[in-house]
Amino acid sequence: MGAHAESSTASVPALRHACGLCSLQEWCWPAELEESDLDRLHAIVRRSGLLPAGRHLFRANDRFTAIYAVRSGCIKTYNTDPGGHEQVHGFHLPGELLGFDAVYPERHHFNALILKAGSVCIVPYRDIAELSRQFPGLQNRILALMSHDFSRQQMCAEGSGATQRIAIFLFDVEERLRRHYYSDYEFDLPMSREDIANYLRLSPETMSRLISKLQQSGVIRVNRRHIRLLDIARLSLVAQGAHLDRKPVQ
Amino acid sequence: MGAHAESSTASVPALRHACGLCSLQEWCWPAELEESDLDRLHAIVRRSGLLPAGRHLFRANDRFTAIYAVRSGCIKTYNTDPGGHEQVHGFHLPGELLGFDAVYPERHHFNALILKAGSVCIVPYRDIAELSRQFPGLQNRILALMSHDFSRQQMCAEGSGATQRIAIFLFDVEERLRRHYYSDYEFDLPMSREDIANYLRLSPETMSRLISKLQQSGVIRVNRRHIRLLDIARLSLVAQGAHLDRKPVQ
DNA sequence: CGTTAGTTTGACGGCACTCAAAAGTTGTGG
DNA sequence: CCACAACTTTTGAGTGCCGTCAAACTAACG
Repeated sequence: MGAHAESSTASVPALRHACGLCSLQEWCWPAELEESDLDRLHAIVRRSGLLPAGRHLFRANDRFTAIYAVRSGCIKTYNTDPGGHEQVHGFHLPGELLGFDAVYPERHHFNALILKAGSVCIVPYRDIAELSRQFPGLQNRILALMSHDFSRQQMCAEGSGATQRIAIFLFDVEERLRRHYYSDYEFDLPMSREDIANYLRLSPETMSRLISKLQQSGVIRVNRRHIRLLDIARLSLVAQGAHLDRKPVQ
Repeated sequence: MGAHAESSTASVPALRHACGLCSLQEWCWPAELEESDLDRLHAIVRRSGLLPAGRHLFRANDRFTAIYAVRSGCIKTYNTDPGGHEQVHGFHLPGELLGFDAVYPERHHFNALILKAGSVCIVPYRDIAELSRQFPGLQNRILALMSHDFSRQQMCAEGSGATQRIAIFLFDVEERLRRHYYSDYEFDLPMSREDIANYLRLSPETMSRLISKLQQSGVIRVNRRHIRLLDIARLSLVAQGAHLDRKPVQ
């Protein structure tokens, strides 16, 4: 589990770029992976170039061929029901994976749209499946990652009230961004209000109203997409279902 | 359902009973599995005796050791938040698996309570993980099952209105029961109204009211837990978000 | 500077929750 | 078999949250 990437020989710089030096490495493929496993990983992982905002990484019903790891930027997954209404399924931030849901039936269930330009790692499924048979650590890791995704993605469902869901969402995004950008409870949302509202199953109007209310209560500070969590304790209470009182200081 | 031998210590023909003759076999471990894979599977799968209603199969935070396959009865998974409020996560019917969510971090996230007496197959995780390394078909199957579970479990979130969610739920349960009990759109719900309401994030009162309304509209017929779907077309519309008009025939 | 998309604010209405109580069902013991 | 208790389900009345409709306001971009 050491930081074997940082101090060893630089004689094969090209390979090291793939995963060894990757700032996300410890998150994507941490812990149990041996040095030898990582070398094999290098051979199958490919890096995309810069993907501009507005482009689709894949679309619903596309054939499933690879897992993607977000390196930078932000990707939203969504699909459109027969009635044409769009439903946002989730947001994928740097260090997070997407595509596992499509292992069965080998077709993607969602559209994946680049919200904020960035790049991804592409991990061909056949290769990683084959490789995982040879390296037990890797197999465990894949199962664990799937299981982890599985558990986390249903977060948006939690919370009975709109304000509570928003508070949970803010904490969630802060925590996920904190891993790669030092934040100190201050960060920029990579997605629009509309997308957040859709994800949380709220109308954009309600979303806007409640964000304003949170600010008026002195719990957060908002400027466009820039968020600052001011009163963690109180926001935490809200996230647990508490009601929001008036501003404590005037 | 299959009348299988209870003993797991019997000789070869008895072993075949474990999965080979199981009526659930094609659902649990279908398709790609070779005959030889199945033989190995026999060796590690264990069958529970009859589990009475009210008993827990496992509890939240229990160490994760095995996947369970429901053979008969019904199991609900739920957890209780700090405030003591119970949240139902899902219902597991014959032929369905549970436990995959706990692969990481090797602890169960939910309580699993037997709602209706029945039995399960117990598949030790270590063994199946080890075995899957030797049999690619089995590994694919496990990943596919996890992925499938992953996709289906978020059904309850779908649907914006209460009536819509109920309609979706009814279709879902009907479809899942149909696999093992010939139903013709008629079946018994294995869980209480309260559990359904909780699962769908409704109050029991709202649940009751809307079930009554569906019956008054002639879309379904209800007697306690016995449900009959009368007007599939109209219920299907409701499940897609349509509004419910008055009873068409008087 | 004009256009456009995104966000905010206001007014209003309906759906679903809460509180409350009746009706029905199940289980237990006399 | 009946009585009684405990629980589940149903029904009713009132309220509040959140969605819809509509309009003003604010960046962002050419």
